[in-house]
Amino acid sequence: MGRWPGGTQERLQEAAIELFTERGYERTTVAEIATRAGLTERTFYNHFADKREVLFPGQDRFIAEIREAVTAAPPKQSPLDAVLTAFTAGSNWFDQRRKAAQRRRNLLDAHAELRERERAKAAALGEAIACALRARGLSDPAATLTAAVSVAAHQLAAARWLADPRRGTLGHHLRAAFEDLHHTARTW
Amino acid sequence: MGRWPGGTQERLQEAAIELFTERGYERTTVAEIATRAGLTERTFYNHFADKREVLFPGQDRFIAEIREAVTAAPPKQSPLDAVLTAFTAGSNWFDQRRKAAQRRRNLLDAHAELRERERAKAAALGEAIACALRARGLSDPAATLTAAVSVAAHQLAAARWLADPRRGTLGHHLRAAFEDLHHTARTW
DNA sequence: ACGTTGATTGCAGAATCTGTAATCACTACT
DNA sequence: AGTAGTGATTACAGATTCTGCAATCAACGT
Repeated sequence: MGRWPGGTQERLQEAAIELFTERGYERTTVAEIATRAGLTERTFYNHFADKREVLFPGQDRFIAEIREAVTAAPPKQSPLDAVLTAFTAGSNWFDQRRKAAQRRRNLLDAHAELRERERAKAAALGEAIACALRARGLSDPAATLTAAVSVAAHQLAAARWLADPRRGTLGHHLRAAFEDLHHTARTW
Repeated sequence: MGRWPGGTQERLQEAAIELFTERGYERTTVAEIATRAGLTERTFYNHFADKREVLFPGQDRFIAEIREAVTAAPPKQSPLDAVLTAFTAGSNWFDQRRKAAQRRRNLLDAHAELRERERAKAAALGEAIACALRARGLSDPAATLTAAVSVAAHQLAAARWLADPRRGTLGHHLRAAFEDLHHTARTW
């Protein structure tokens, strides 16, 4: 570890969220983010592949964890239940960061360029889930379709979780969304 | 119409596909595309919002047509059938462009940056379908979930259509994919 | 002939992102 | 203490993407 004050990535993320909120995403330069964090533009790119990535910290690790959790779920569970338990397993982490998640969502909603990245991440999550489901023995096209609806249900649950005035847990909304999914699927 | 040779966008697209295939997406500059098309870099940006968009011609119109077709489908049809008929309606257009679609797919598969844009387009299609389904009276979350699985089924059908050695029509693969969807949904 | 229209072009410039090498602060070893 | 090694940060140059603005060009109508 160097002598520089730790938490470099966190400071860059914090600075980025502040500036994006103040002036908007396009009107903020990477150099400005770095300066507010007490660093240089080049250092920013040492930590994030591009300007958008600063708003998706730990996303790749999250995807990897979901993949492993789906793979490791009890073999007796149905594919959909395996995904639900995988989602629910780490949902506390989000419950403790509701406010930060809300600010992040406002930024994503305000800038199409950021939503594009979010959608790419969602698609990557779907592919990872499909891969894990196949590892459980599920065959295509069931794996692909199940993964797709799972991601859709997750997004639905996340949206309701953020909009919920009663502050229900993400786990609660996940279970509700998957219940809705079962109900809707019966109409197909 | 100006005096310049027509088909400017088509020429730019053709040049872009050629160069992307020859040298790869990243190693091709917009200036090179424009030069091969007999135009200038600035003209490229008069026709396409950014470098990626050149590979997604008419995508916005396609989405708009699907939205209208879903909205206009017979009210007696189930939501899923409405989407299927909307997809099938214009599928001949793709059947006549199989080879071009194949080259395009190879490019998308080879470059993550392009897949990201494709995923954004798919998400936009899903939102448009969800909107159309709500206009048909379907309520959330059914509209959102149905739209998501529809897009997934469409992608599945498109993938099989391109991989099919027997050259079945896209319409055939669409019906098969939606049939798989019905089957899979029963296991949820 | 003349003005209008729409597409194309030239040019300047900001911003993103990369490659390369140097610098810095700390650690470990002698 | 002194010295080499390590990893993070920095400086700098440069290619590329994308935008704004004004000028040019070729048709078309009157």
